[in-house]
Amino acid sequence: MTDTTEGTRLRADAQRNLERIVAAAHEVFAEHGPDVPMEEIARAAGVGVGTLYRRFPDRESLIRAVGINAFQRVLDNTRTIIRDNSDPWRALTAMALSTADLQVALQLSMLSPRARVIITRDPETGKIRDELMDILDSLVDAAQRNGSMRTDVSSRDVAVLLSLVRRGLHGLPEDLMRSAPPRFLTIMLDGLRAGADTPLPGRPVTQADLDFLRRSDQATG
Amino acid sequence: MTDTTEGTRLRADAQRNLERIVAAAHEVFAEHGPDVPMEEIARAAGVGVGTLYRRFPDRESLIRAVGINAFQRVLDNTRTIIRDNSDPWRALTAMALSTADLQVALQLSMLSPRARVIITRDPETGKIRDELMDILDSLVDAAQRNGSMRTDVSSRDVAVLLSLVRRGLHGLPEDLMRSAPPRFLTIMLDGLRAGADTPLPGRPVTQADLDFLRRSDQATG
DNA sequence: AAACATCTGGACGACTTCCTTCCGCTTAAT
DNA sequence: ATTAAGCGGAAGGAAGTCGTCCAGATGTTT
Repeated sequence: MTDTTEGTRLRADAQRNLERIVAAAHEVFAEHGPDVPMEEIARAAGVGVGTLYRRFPDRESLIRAVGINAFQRVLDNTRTIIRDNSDPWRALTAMALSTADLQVALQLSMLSPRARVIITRDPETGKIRDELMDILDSLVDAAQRNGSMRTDVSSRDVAVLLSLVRRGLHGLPEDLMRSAPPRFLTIMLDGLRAGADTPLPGRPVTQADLDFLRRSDQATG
Repeated sequence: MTDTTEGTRLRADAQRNLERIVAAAHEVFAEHGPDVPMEEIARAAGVGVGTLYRRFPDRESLIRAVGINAFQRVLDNTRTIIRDNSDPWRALTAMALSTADLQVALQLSMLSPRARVIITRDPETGKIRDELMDILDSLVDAAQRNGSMRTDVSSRDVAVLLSLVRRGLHGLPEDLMRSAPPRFLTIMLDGLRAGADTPLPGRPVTQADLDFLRRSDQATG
């Protein structure tokens, strides 16, 4: 999926482990965010920490690898969804309710300030993210123009709202933690539909807000 | 406000500091949750850690003190709101959009598994929480019966949703962090109103879900 | 105003958690 | 069979947090 852009070819078992690591990190990041101990990721991947560090010298490179992967998959998936749904609102809904990849992408690009800095700075990931944002823009715009979506929200509002609701609660019964996100997402989407729109306070979220990096974080570069 | 149920009377300065500490913890908990370093709380209160520990021998007792305070104030405030708004939906809205105390109450009782265990176990806080839940129940029930609220959600769904949306994002521009919660809350409330209700997947959240404590947490008692 | 008890701040040692390296052993590749 | 790459996980180290302790400050009482 992601062939690390290195010149040398990996030994078969090493390649296998590399993929396992990325897959494991993907899952663990989705649930607990990008700040989980490296050892936990290694355990989930069924390898030792040493192996993990051999492939990814630091957490940042792992986050980049997982991030680019997740974003690319979300992008592909979104394009498919759009191809299959001519109605922008339906497409938006389907996208919002789609699964793990989106969860990871949101975790990394919105929920964790730390990862956000890394993702935002990485040109390759940034490019994919921008494409995705453009698509989201046009979906929201189309939905608003055909009257299926309230017009007082920005596409960034939607992204933030998605992140908030998707994040979920921890320490609750297993079955709930699985069934809750689509349930609450659906309620939230109803709130975004055109209809009985209560005037919104505050201002829409902008791209500049999402690109905003606190000074303290910028120091780490 | 909260006179600590101790027999001995505190020295004037000590009493002042005690109140400062609770107030500071209240604020810090609201923004960063109940797991912030004790020293940060002390700093916010303008006292040394020693003073903090003198009043609250451990974090748990501080959480209880802040929790009971916040819950009581939310309860009082809610009763006032109900007195002033005969329409249940308006009351619900006003309550959801109310300020800092609710934020803390949600942080402690829903967002932090750790604090949830403490709050849930404490009989005194538990009692207030239950009263509050009863009120929420009747509000939701009334709103659903008079047709202003969708009928496929439980009052616990509402509580969870509130928590999720209120939590907000970190590391974004100051003004946004302040204006975002009411904005998103409003969208969410629109999603809860009766009208174009999309069928909800999953199951409603129950009180049992909220009382659920993971085994690992129960060990700490 | 003196004597006393209470309170205060914050330095400090204990502890925990997580990071990262390192190296003897294993395993794929040729 | 040989060799180089890869592996696991123990162990050293850095960072952060906890909670105690005590010399000095401050309020209280007589």
